Amino acid sequence: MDTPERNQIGAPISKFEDSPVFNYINSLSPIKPVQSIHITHTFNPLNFASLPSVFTSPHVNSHKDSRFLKRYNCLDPSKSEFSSENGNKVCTNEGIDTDVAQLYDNSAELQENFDSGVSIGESSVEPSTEHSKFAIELPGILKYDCGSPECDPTLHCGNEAGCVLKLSGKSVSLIQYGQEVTLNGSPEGEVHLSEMCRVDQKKGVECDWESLISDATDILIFNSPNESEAFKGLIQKSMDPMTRCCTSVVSQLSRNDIDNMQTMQIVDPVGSSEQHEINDPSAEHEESGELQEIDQTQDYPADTNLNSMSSSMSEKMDGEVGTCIPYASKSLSNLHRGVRRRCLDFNAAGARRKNLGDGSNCSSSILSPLDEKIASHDKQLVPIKPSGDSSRCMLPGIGLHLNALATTSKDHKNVKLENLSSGRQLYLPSSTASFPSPTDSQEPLNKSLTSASSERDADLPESGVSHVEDASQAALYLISDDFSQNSPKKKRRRLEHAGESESCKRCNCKKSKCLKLYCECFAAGVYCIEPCSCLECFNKPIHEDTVLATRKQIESRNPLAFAPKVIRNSDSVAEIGEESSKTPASARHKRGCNCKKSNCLKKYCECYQGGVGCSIGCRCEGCKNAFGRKDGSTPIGAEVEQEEETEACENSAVDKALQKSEIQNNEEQNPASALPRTPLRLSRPLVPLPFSSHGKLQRPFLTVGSSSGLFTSQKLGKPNILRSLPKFEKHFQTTPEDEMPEILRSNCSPNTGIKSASPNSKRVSPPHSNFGSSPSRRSGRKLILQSIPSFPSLTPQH
DNA sequence: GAGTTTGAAACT
DNA sequence: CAGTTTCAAACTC
Repeated sequence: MDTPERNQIGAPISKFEDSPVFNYINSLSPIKPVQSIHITHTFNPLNFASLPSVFTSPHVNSHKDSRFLKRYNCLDPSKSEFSSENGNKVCTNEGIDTDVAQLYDNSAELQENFDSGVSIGESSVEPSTEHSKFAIELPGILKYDCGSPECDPTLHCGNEAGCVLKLSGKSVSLIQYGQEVTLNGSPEGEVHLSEMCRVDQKKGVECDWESLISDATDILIFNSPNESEAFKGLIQKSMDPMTRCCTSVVSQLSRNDIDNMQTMQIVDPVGSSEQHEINDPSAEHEESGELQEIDQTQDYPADTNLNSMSSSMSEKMDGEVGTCIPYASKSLSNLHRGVRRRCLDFNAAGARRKNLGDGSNCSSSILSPLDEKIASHDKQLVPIKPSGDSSRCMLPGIGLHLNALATTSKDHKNVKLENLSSGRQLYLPSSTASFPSPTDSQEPLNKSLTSASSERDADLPESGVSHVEDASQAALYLISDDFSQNSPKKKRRRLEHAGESESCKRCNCKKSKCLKLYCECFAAGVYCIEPCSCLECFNKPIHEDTVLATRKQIESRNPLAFAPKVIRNSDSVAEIGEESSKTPASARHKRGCNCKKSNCLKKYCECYQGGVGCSIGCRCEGCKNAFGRKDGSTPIGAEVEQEEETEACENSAVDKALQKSEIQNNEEQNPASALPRTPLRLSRPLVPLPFSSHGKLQRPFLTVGSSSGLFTSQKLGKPNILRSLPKFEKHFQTTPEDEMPEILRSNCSPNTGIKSASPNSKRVSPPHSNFGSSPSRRSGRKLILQSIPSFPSLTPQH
């Protein structure tokens, strides 16, 4: 993992130590700073190097490896120890290597020390990959100074690439996996980035720790404006100087709408990009005034799929926790700062809020042994559908599961909104998103900010926001449901939806051992947890090796196997103008359905289940998909009709599904994997699982094969493809965290070329002109997505 | 909760 | 690539 290169990258620490801030911190923290050691940085040169490799080689493996390394580094015990021991760690960090998470931790520690009133658990401190994943790009394109120590600590915003933060000559960039970012509302993140850059410039000063930290903190902390606000409140409460600094910074950011930024991408000169996942501290429970928990990011092994990414996306909900655990949990476990959540349970969340403490929900997520310890402490609800979610954890679902993540991401987002409105703050996986998404994060888990291109940035922000909103809304629905609805059925439905979202999948496998795609958990890239009724389950952290091996095997067969199933079209620019009218649904199923008897009106239909209309790619018979028929006859109206028809609950479910689908789509978009669509999203969901998604959501997609394939295609043909296939591009961009990363990485290899389709020959649903999304709802998103396509630049994603 | 239906995933 | 089998979710009762 560690390569000499890494060290090279690392900037000298001495400056940091000398800085007044550093000294101050030292004085504050009981823990004495340990000298900077070569820290396995979140950003390893190696990783960067890997990226190029990715481009070069079509193999996902390479990509995976690189990714794995990155995460591994993040998780690297040495690091973790370091951080734990020394709050100042951040200061000492080698330039690029510095983890935002560490910074965050430091700040958190400080807060804890000074402000007893505010309890900030490590969990809270832990970076949530989904929400705030930052990738550092050191592309030559970028202005980025290679971090000479002397370099001014200013952020440089590359047009295409993103912004690079320089600290003491070191550039610390937080960049989400492109996928993840996209899933989670990357758009916002991008915007924030730009703003952040501005802020830094204003400061224009030598990079100070404070500024750096504050910036990092902000970035980490805030996925959404809401979050930022919550965070502010927390900070304000604390008397700690550090906090103050952060607060000031935050205020600035907020003014600039920077709060939304979730991720920053840094492009490394080499062209390789790495991603850091950071758990955002949740500002939840403003009421209590406590920072409850920070969702942990999901790290997927290189192998992890977008879905897993999205699923991995962690989100915060009122301090409650439904957790989704990505397969990468082991590596993450090392970090253990945050608790991973296998899934988000909205119900659980609601229960917790209610203080009911239902265990039924995903609350008991499977955690890696290490994580489990923490898990008890905080459980997050990770709505992963989605993958979509996702939000992702993505919600951006992101993913995660990428598929699931993608959907979840939306939900998560929604939750946030509700919380905010209610005064509570929920952290949803930007999933992606989920995304999880999840982002999921989600969803979500989760949109990929990967694209460094300015276009993307511009677009993404919007899209990201929209996602966030959607997710938040969904979450709100969920929550409200919890409160308002008591009937078991409704709960069940809610749970189901949430589960669909990715993060909280529950399976009932009897023969597959949860090692086949039959298993929703496995397919979503999450471990099975208590709520699962599976028998002889091997989809557990204990069997991680087996799980990973199986995943690889499946991916080898079908690179897109773990990619989000639903990809959103609406985004594509072209779509808006052209296709929107044509295609009923905003998103489309990756492969299309093959329904014979259900008329695509039941959840047997994956398209319907994903809340998307059928497309040309579908082989269904007698399609009556309410979200859009294969022939395109029932576009927008269909959705509305369904919603109206369905019961309130169902309606909410449908909306959720739609949102999820949207999220997923976003996540997926990034994933490029599905070219057609292609999570998480990772991602779906990093980026949420996991963009992600993303990925469920779908996070950041780790699936090497799939993602790579899709991805590659994009890369190769990015410009062309984008134009020709706007939808796909969008998907890629927005892909859940999980998906995006993997895809990007894997795909990055130019060689891969455009793989269009799924290896399996399954249709990866290429974007059909028909796909046009329903205009009414998604227009905004579409716009955002459109921008995404442009950004397919090599950098972030690949 | 048990049984049926359905279509994706897996297999040949 | 097509056909068949396996599987588990979705659905029904």
